[in-house]
Amino acid sequence: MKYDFAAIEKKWQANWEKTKPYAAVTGDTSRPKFYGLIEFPYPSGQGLHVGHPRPFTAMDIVTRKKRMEGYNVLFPIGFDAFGLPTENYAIKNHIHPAIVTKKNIENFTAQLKMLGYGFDWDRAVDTTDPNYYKWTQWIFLQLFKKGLAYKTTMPVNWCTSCKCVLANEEVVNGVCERCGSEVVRKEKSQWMLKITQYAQRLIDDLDDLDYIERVKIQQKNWIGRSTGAEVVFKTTAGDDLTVFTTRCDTLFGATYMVMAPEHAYVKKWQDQITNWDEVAAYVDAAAHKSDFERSELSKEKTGVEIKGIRAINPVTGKEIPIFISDYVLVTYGTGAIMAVPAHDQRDWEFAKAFGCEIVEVVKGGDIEKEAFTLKGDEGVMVNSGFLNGMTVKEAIPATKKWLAEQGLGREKVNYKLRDWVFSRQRYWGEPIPLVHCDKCGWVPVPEDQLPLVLPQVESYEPTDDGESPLSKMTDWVNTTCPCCGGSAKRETDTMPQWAGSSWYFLRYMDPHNDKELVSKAAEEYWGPVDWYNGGMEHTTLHLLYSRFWHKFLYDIGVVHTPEPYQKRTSHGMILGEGGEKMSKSRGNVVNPNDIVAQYGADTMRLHIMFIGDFEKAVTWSNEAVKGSKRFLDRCWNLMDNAADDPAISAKNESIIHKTIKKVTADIDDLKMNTAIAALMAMVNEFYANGCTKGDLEQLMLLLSPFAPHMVEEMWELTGYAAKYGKMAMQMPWPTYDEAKTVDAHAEMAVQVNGKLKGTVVVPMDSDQDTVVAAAMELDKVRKAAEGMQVVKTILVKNKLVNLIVKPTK
RNA sequence: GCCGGUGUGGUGGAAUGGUAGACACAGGAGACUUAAAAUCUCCCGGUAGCAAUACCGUACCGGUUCGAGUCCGGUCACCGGCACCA
Repeated sequence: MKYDFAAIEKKWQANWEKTKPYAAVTGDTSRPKFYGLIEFPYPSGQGLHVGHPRPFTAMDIVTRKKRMEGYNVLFPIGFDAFGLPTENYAIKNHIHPAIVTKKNIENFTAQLKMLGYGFDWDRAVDTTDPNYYKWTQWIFLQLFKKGLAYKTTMPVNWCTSCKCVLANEEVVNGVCERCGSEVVRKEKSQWMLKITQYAQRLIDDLDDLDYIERVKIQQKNWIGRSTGAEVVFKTTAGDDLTVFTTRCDTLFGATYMVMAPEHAYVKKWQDQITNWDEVAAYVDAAAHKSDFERSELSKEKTGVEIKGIRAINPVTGKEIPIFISDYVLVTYGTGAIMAVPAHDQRDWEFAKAFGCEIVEVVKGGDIEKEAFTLKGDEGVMVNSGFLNGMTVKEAIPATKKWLAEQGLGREKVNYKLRDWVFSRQRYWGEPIPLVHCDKCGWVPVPEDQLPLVLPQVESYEPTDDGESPLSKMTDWVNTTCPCCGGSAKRETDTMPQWAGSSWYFLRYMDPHNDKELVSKAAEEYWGPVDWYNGGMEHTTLHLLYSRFWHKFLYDIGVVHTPEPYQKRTSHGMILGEGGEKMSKSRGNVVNPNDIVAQYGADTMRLHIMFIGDFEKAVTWSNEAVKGSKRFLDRCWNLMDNAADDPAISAKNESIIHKTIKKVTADIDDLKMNTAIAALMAMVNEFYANGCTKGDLEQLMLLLSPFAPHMVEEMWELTGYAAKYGKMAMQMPWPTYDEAKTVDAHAEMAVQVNGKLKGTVVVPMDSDQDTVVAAAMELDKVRKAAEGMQVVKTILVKNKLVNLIVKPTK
């Protein structure tokens, strides 16, 4: 009988649709729970990309195995459907984004079902569903009420094409991450979320999590904690100028100061600055540059000295000049620095350009050539008064102590992380549920009025002044203040796409609850997510944002753990033929539909797992898919040849137990490629040795998570479905007997002086004498040892013997 | 520049410090077939050799070790992330 994958897959998908074997049971305490999560897709118009099935299939395999191991598994799916591509498509084609979204979700759903994933479809969520975003809005209101959401005017990244404010994270190399257009700076009033208040906890709590190391490192780098000191400099203007430095030991070398052009003192000191015109011109020029232009490293340092005002170095007592320059960022530290040109390369370059004094305070470099930036403890302090002779390592605390005693500074920790720009001037997002009243200020929409539904508009285009399309809907905008009843206006900005995805994993636990975001019982049962797999591209954005929201929900008692995800793994990208990123323009995009049509979903699943190391990027090859199909055919064809014996055959017992062990361990490590290789090797043995139905039973169980459709059909055809009254996927996961994974004999390598001379087969656990005796039987060994004496023998049990020989004297 | 990662046959890739190249793809030979496809069996890193065999071989240079793809030091190349963060 031929393996008719199309008919088989159709049959079993219909069966699962009806019998719901993947339904998670909230509150079942008879079994341990397991919550496996994949990043829910953005339902784009292009449909599923070949990149999607990689993480989905891997987690599907993990959760299928967990079910067979007796876990109550939650493996949900949903759609992260707000966002720009849909909105842009809607604008272009004059279709409402909700209709586009509905169509795309239907398409994605069909494709995901086609691949046979064991999702609990009854729990599917859609971030654009008012019943869902009601709770996104609710969380925002709680943040607002706790003072973690605030509105501020700030220079923002402005995409000239999308006409939209972008988060720092959405700007890549100075252009918009989505559309590639130029990003410039623009002053705008924005809603912000105080993620910085959680910076330290976001670092500290990583310690107890089972995240792959590179994710932890990348998150820590992104948060960018650095320890240093704030130092107060007196100025002739009367105001103290405070700076942040990690190198307070170099204070004696601070020969000038620099403020960011946006520093508040620039304006404040206007009357005392004698070259105001020059200063104002520089400030104005800086304001118009995009962040990208400002941060181009290759460019020369620019700046202007603020004449008429000087600062006083607190340790030397010397008056030093103050400059403004755009190499100092207003958003980090205090927006001003003390410049130590001898020991900071940027300061050195600036000092060379502006003729500032360069004073060496740490011995060891050649400050004529470049700054000596050593941070270790070898450097010795010079020209530094009471610090002279100390190492850098000693000088830092000594300086801090001195500053504290003098009241001129204190230890300080700074983070690179900035607050999260939370508003978007777009239509297709969650409305921000706030109302502005002239009397009461910003007032939350009462919670019983949530969801604040996104109104229908005529046009989705942002207005020319960059306001949201909602701002044109005066009927909607004009409302009454929930507080005083007076006239008021609604906030017209919407939330960024990151909002809905920051908490979706909680909604899966209790998706139809219309009273709460998630019930206490459901959250306590399912939380936290046991294993979350996703792309490295979400490490610093989505992952950090959702950890922040979860910590906040923990603080207000909505969830019972401080962290949302216990374990995080990450998959590599799938590259097109030729090793290039898949893209429409390159024409190397692979559509999973085509592969499924030609080879079937089980082959697609198997192949995408077999293709290479899950964590690394791999190149897709249409040619190689055949190998995976061939393997499934070989498994299928075993049904014709298997001896009608329900027992595991003696010939195959050892390989079966070894394979169970290997596949069990490999799935837990996401080493699907070697798990499949082991299954292939076992099937090759079955062909060589012949096999029984008992052997085949074990193969079917092991293969079930990888190729669920084919296995259920085989399970039925071989009579096991009738025998056990269960599908293969509902059977217990096979177990192995350690003793049976061990062979009676070992093939050992024989080396002479470390060179391989051959192999010998000896009984398992043979002692040295036995192995050496067997080794000496080999011609090549005898030849190599001729006229030699064995001075040392190294024996690695069951693996290798190495004879160290020397010429006999 | 900083942080992470990677470098192995024609190709994708395997190898707790212990037989490098498992498992596949492509290629070659054979069986079956009128034929092709499919299937089954065997071969398949390089050089020399009829062969047995010998030597070389995991980016490059060096080290540790009885033994290194694996550990250590240095170099080069590529990929990802961050980037004037004081």
